[in-house]
Amino acid sequence: MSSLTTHELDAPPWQRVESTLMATARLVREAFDARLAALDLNLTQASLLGYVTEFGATSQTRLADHLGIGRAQIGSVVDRLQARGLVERQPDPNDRRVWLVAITEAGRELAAQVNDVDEVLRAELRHGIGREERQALAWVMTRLQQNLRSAIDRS
Amino acid sequence: MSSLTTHELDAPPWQRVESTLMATARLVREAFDARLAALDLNLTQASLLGYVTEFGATSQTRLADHLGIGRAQIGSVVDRLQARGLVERQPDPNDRRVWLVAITEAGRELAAQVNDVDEVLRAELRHGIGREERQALAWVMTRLQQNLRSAIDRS
DNA sequence: CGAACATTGTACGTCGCCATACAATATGTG
DNA sequence: CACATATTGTATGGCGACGTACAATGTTCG
Repeated sequence: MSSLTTHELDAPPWQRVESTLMATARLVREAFDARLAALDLNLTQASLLGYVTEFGATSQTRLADHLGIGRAQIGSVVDRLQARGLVERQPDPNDRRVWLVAITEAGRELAAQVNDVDEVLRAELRHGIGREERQALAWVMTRLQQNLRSAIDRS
Repeated sequence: MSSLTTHELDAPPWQRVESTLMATARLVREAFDARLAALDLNLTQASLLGYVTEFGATSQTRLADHLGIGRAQIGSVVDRLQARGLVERQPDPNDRRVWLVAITEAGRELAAQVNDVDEVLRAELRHGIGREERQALAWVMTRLQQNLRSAIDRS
């Protein structure tokens, strides 16, 4: 598949770094999803699993913020993971509105497999890209994010 | 909006450059969409408009490849732009299966406005990021795309 | 305390995209 | 030419995410 997007003389004036970035993001999701398919997880589910494994029981709103998706969507993600017995909802003793999403034993085992998959994939993705280059990439993107947020606020 | 994603001590092991990239991509779309909302266009529509303005009448399959979305989706995008009189479908004299999507006069005018919006936004996004940094970013992302494609094919 | 206000999780409708299946048409091969 | 195969655009169903509205609960402040 994918004969696309690294082309001849295209790149209209406004299809430049930004659209390269968009295309790359699409591929990131695609690559992770492809590898995680063996575990019957998508990137969002795997992220959630990883998060609660590492940081412990977490409210859905916090999860939403950290994973960068809406509170509504987190609910259904948790629903599915819960249905598979990978996480469980515990009442928060301090706030009866919130569910604390916690990892289960089965979830912990799967999360370990996710970690393996992730490490392998990350290693592949680093191929031919030096450490400083990766750091530079991260730095520029962070800066770009700041600019994007300003631009959005200014709209 | 957006109190999110530039955090304290999070970043689980597998939420690193990749997820920064994903978050940035989301913001790119959000920023462009916010600016283009004044023209009642989203990023995809604007991209299509810009493409046919610059490269002339184009088959839908080519458009799909260049914009990085599926052929099915391109159809509905064209439908809407056509309904607004911004593009038109011309039969291809050489192949009766294909529609050549061409810009209209109204479309050309709107595309010019898109260009203005785009230039302004791009200038804002460049703020604090040097030319070499942008080029480095583009290079690393291109390399990353190659690795991603290999990883996907290998899955 | 009680009344306003804020926050949490959920329900619901919408949007953009994908994957699949399909009819119409082209292209290649015997 | 006839037949298999490929390609184009479309219809359809599904998925993941969003935004809005809401009931339940918490918090603040008179």
